[in-house]
Amino acid sequence: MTRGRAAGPPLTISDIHAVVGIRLARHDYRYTHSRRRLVDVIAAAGQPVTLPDIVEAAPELAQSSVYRNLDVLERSGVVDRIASSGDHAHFEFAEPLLSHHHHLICMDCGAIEDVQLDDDVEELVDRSLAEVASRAGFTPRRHSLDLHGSCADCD
Amino acid sequence: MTRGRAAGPPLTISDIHAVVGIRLARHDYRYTHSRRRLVDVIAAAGQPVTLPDIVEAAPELAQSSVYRNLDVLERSGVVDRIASSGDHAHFEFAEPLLSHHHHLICMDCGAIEDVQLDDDVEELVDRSLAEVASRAGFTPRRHSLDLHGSCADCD
DNA sequence: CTCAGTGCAAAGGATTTGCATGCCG
DNA sequence: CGGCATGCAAATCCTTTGCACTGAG
Repeated sequence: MTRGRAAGPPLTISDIHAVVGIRLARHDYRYTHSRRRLVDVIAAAGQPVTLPDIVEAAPELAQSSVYRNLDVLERSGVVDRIASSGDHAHFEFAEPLLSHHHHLICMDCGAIEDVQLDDDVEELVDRSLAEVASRAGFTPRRHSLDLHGSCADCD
Repeated sequence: MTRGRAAGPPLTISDIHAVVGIRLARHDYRYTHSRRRLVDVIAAAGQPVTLPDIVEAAPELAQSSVYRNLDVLERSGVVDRIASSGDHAHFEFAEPLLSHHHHLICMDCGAIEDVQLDDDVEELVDRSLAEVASRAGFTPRRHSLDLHGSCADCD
């Protein structure tokens, strides 16, 4: 399993638009104004965002179109949906737009923060998971490793 | 962070009821007939269950009461809710009623299977997570490590 | 021109809640 | 007895969808 984008200088917003454009085209989707705007908002946030976050940052975007375009972006491999129990789902760029990372999920306020682990930990986890997966006849696609607890604000 | 219940003989249904009773009492909840029945169903399943699974196995339980009681059991630390993107949430016993484990989540059919990892992997992961958590002022409660992919049936 | 994309409003579906009744302690 | 627990139905809330219109290629 790959480690996503190698650590290095963060992608510029132009880089991001370029990659997104390619991925959308590959799936026969157009890179429209609304979709660019949506990508801008996600990039500006720098952390996983919810739908309310997005429409607050860009009120000119219709809620239904945002949901539809998040779906398009997800199908195109541009964003990942992070399922949170209960309220709104969170969305963030998928690898390799974002390097491989994990989440600190606050059980009180629902905030989600990105964190990275050492490569040797990731490798060990991947090997371990690959082993149990093959034992179960399961084809691994990606793993998620989240820490649930209380964030600095809620503690 | 603890590893949950040490590996060993599985708890009997009586053990489970005893533990659940204690935990409910500790939170000033009663261990009623409906709640026992609900615990029986979860125990019998042996894998994470959804609300439809539960009411199918025990049609005499009212859907709303099952939701309410799952909430009570969750607050009491008896069950964990596993958020799956999209459809129904899955529920299973929390530690230490179930030993520490992780999930193989099928992205096609939504099925969730429990798996265990080697202790040395768990320890390394815990240490790593504890480190990034403290760096972020985050108080860890528990971690989840899930593998997303295609199960044997859907592949 | 043509078809994907958009906006609005309404539908869908999982989960929650109000309220009257039942049952545990 | 007194209050928590239950059942039914209606309400909520996030998300999806139908449909007519707009805009990109």
